[in-house]
Amino acid sequence: MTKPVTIEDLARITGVSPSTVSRVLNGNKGVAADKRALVLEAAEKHHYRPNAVARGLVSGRSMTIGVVVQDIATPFFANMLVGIEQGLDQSGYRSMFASTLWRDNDPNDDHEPFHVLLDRRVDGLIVLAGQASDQFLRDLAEQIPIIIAARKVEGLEDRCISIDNVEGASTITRYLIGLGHKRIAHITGHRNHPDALDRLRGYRLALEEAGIEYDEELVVEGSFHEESGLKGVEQLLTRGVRFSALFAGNDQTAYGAMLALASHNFRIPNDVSVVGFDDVSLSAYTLPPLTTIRQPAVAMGRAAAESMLRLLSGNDPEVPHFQTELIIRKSAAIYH
Amino acid sequence: MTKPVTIEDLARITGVSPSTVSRVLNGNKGVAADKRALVLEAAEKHHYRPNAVARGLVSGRSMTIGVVVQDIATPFFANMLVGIEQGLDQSGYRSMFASTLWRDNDPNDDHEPFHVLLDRRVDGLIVLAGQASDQFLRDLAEQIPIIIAARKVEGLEDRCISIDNVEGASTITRYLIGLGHKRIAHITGHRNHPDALDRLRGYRLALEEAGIEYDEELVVEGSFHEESGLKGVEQLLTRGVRFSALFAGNDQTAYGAMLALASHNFRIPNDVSVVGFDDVSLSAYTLPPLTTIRQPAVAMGRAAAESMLRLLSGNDPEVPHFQTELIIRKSAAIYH
DNA sequence: AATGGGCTTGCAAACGATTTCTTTTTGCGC
DNA sequence: GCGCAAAAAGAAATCGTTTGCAAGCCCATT
Repeated sequence: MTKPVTIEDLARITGVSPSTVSRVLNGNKGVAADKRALVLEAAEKHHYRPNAVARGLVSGRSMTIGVVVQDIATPFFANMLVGIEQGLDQSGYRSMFASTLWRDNDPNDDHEPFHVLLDRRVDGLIVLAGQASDQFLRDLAEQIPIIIAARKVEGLEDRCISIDNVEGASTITRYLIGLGHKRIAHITGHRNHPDALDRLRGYRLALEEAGIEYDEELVVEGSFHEESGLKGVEQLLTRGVRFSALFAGNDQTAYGAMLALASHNFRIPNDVSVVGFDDVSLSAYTLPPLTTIRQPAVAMGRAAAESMLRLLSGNDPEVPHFQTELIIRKSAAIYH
Repeated sequence: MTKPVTIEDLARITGVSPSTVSRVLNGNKGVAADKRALVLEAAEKHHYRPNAVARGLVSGRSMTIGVVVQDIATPFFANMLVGIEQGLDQSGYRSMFASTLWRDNDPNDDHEPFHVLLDRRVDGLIVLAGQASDQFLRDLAEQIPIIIAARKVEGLEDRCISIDNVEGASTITRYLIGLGHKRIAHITGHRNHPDALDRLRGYRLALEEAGIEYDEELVVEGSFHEESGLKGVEQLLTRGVRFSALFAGNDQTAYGAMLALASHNFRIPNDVSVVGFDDVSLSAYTLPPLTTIRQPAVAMGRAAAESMLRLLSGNDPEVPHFQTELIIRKSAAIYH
């Protein structure tokens, strides 16, 4: 493990002072051309790379922005991360992720990932959804530039990038109704998940508009994971309720639901229509391809990064507004 | 943006020297009980958090280990990342990811993510697959503790965590043969991707064992992505070759392939059997659920992290060996 | 009473950069 | 050839910690 070469080493080698080396390396003017060349050559030759830690200590900027995410393995979040990396590219900033680890036993303090990042003196924080309280996030915003994605926090509206979940849900429910469906089941996300709540609200809104009575027998609680779609359908089936269409809380839930439906010999979409929410990239490849609401994850991630950069350069974050879009594929059909 | 409280602040507040504060905070012995209590109380009261940057500079350890990954959004890699986070949990170490950004135009130097991490003085490096050259990785290993996952590097065998791709591929091909299939198509990964090469080798090996002649008309090049499975099948179909089974280079390729097959009215597995490789979590939820080879991504990620911790504490990394496992679901059936 | 050995504690030197302040050198006009 | 401003280069302070070293104190031993 060879020690990295320092600015001091370069100074010794070239016979100038560390200050001069630093000036050359930072492109500062006021250095004679010959010494500049000398230093540059030595740096090149010895593969000098500035120590970001030392640099960070004196400048107070780590050139890294922290990202708090609940679950990297969820396609939707993974795509947002990709977007963030894209948005940061070429900016000199880099992202560092910290996730809320689901060590189930341990009554884990869910501020831990924030502290990990804060301790490392990240220059800004991007928070993806998550279950930290609004108040906590507001307090955080006093200490450090913050952008929140896929979530809305009261009092921090100008820092939040999110879509309108009730609008998306009502749109897709309306689409189902337009196809002639009247008995539409819904598998939600967790009871107290804000997105889940909004989507349920959108579902009810569309029903109401169409004069269809809300039947709570048709809705079951899920968790936004595949297996909750599977269980949801089983539950619906054992309840014995009839339904011709199913609005799954998100795409993953829809996958599980489709599997359960198929294993009970329902054909999709002939016997029952299934729709999701998110438009994860895989949804174009399911059998049948899933009709869903697109939430532009990559673009949102990129926007979050760009807003952060603006914030860091002292400007207004100018968070853009994202629209959801109905993506019609093959999993929903006319009711007959 | 209030300035964080420093050790110096605590020293001033409590009336002791910074050294003493430091000693208390680090649990060093040789500090009088009363001062210890005093300092602790003040630290608590003012929410003191040590500056990891400063600490890193003097100690030479950043307590973060860098992870280089090509694409976070690939389910397989995402799961490995989850495993890494799990393995690092409670160790005090934290991971920082850097991915090779696919800015397509730019002739991007693919050592960039390594430098980003190295500059920030990570204490170790975990490399997930990737296209950096073996030689580059060997050189790197001289400078910094390194663990390589999902890849084999000559000369660094004791640092590599990977599965035997040829064994997995031959196992699943043998399974197909055992079901009576003789004309088995294969959609590979990129031409020069080592895993793709090994899987192709395993496929040919099983064929040879069974006395089935290798027919290059039956294999097309893919890219390990969904859409390459789709295109692969189209290609096979326009070639007009007959096949009763298809071994997709990985699960994602299989998804695309199944979609293409279905849209040409082939029933899976009745008309053609499809199998994949990886056993990504979604594969249990496709229609039909995918028969595949399991590569234990999360466990491998965790193992990588654990080996890294061992390495950092001066021990032998003891990289474990992982076995692939044939997961039989519903996408392959007996040939008739 | 003087010596010595534990304990505590503080001072000061790192760590590797950046940056302010000084000093030295250079160039130019007269 | 002198003086003076401007340019170039070096010295030193700084960022927030950790840590080796020395100093101080108290008490016991002889």
